[in-house]
Amino acid sequence: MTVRDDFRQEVERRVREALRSLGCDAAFEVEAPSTGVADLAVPCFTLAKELRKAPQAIAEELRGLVPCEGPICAVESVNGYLNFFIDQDVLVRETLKEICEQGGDYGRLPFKGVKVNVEHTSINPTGPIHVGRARNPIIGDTLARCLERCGYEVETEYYVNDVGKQVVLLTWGMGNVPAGDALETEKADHRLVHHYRAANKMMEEDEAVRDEIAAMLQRFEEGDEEVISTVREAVEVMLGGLRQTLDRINVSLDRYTWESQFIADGSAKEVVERLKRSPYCGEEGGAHYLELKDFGIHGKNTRFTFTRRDGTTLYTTRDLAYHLDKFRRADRAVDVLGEDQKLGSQQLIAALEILGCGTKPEPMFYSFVSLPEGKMSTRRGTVVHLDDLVEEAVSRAYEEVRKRREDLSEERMREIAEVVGVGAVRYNIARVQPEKKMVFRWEDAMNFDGNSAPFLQYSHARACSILRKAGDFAPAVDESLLTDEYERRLVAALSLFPEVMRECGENKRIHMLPSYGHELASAFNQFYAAVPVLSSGELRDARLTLVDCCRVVLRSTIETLGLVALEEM
RNA sequence: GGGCGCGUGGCCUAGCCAGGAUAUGGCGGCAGCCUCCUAAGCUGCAAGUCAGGGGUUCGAAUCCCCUCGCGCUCGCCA
Repeated sequence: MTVRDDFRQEVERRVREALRSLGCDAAFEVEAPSTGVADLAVPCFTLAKELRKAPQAIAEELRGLVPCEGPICAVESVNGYLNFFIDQDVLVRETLKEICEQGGDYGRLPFKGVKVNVEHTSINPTGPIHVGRARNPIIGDTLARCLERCGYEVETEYYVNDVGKQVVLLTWGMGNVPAGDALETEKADHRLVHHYRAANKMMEEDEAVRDEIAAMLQRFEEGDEEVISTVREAVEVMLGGLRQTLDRINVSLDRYTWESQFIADGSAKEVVERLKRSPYCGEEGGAHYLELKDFGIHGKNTRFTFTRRDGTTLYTTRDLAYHLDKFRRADRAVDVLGEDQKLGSQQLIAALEILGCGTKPEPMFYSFVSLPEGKMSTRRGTVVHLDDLVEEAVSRAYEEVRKRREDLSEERMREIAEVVGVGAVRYNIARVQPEKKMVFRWEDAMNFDGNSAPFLQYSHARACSILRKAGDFAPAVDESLLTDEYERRLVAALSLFPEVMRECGENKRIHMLPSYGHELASAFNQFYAAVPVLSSGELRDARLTLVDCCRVVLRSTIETLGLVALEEM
């Protein structure tokens, strides 16, 4: 329970009591005014009917009935609103005390004992990750970090597609097409995509190749172990390249689950058998489908086909087996998916219901990234690879560091540039709501000013710098020594952290975190510019304590975003 | 055509789920600030039909309906 929670409860209790004394039991809202005219407010308009009085009069009357006690230091009546102000001394004292005691655990919720599986990335292993798909690992990884801070036991997972025509084609290409202009030194994913593209082209142009691939696919479907393991090996190599990219942006998955597993262990077939017994099942020419028009699926085709004519399973059938498997391992399953998966996900959920699965996956969709000139297209070669974006961001960050820090060693400058460049890229993706479409622009993607990762990292480095110069000091929480308006505003920002964290994790709204980080860093930078710390005499220890608390919360914010909190930059 | 999502100053974006007071920030623009803890910073100014229309309500960026624009989707592909 934070000071702010306590304050809100107190406001609710006092208003309820005041209303009761007027013989009114009506419900009321407690809201945080957007304009900052108060810390909390109760609009009295809804009470007007019940009390048969003007809202203004009600607010006036309630004001006289609510005592200023505990965390409530003032109550005002303005335009039909009952405005409440939190006692600044209490806020400063309790917030800083909590941060000093809990350190990096400030804002962390107690362990819930609930397992959440977060499936993210799951990119088809046929080529390097491009910036459109990059939303997936960044959203997924950030969400996982938020959930973890909210007390969940989190496992992240990549569902590897090693089944089907695309990966067969890749495998065929690796065995039958020369690498062409691919360099041995290239990352595996960039090297292998040459084979994939060449194989694609050959298949389109050459009927013999088409037949060869069809035969290979046929053998795969029949469970030919040699083909299956060759494909798996090819995908492993590709995946190695993808993992390097993910590592670089500080994303690591706890688990990789292979799609072929659900064919091999018979669980996909079992799903087929169970679905065939469902009353929603139909058949056409040997292919089986579910009729899902009773499950909220609209459109001209409400059929969801789960076997081919020859009885083999389809992607979504395997995905069903996969989700049943996930629910054996976790209490909740979050799927981070591109918006093109919306219908598929809906069908999946309906089919799981038909299978009697009591828990539903929680899909989280993100919209696609386009280029100013239109859609990204592998075919037209207009994709921007995440590797290139990161490389470019890091090299720009390096120029920035070199410009201002001639004193640092080359190695240190490289380290800082890496962390700043990667951070900028992650931040600029994490800061926008997943469902909003993004247009990729280099200058936005690598933004280092204002609402950006470097802004947060810089504030953190500044705090560290002050603390470094201060040396040893006696930490002291003394609200009577922190009365400057910049100090108070900074503490107010710090006190918001727990509820922001809750919002990010519990409601899966991770884009609130960058926005909060900017608010906190901004409050710190304003404080930094206006309030001296090291030369502040008897206020020094109190201010150093505040700076240290700020350092702690900035760091938690930065790290929950999957970025690195630098001590200098 | 049906379904789903999005539309907020020149550009990007918060607020929408749980309607409430003068709509949040950033970029860019203009004008200032380093004899003081890192100027990747700070201060100020200009800039808005919250896509358009209707409805519900004491009150709508927020809820409902219609229209327009954009994206995704409607495979025995994955």
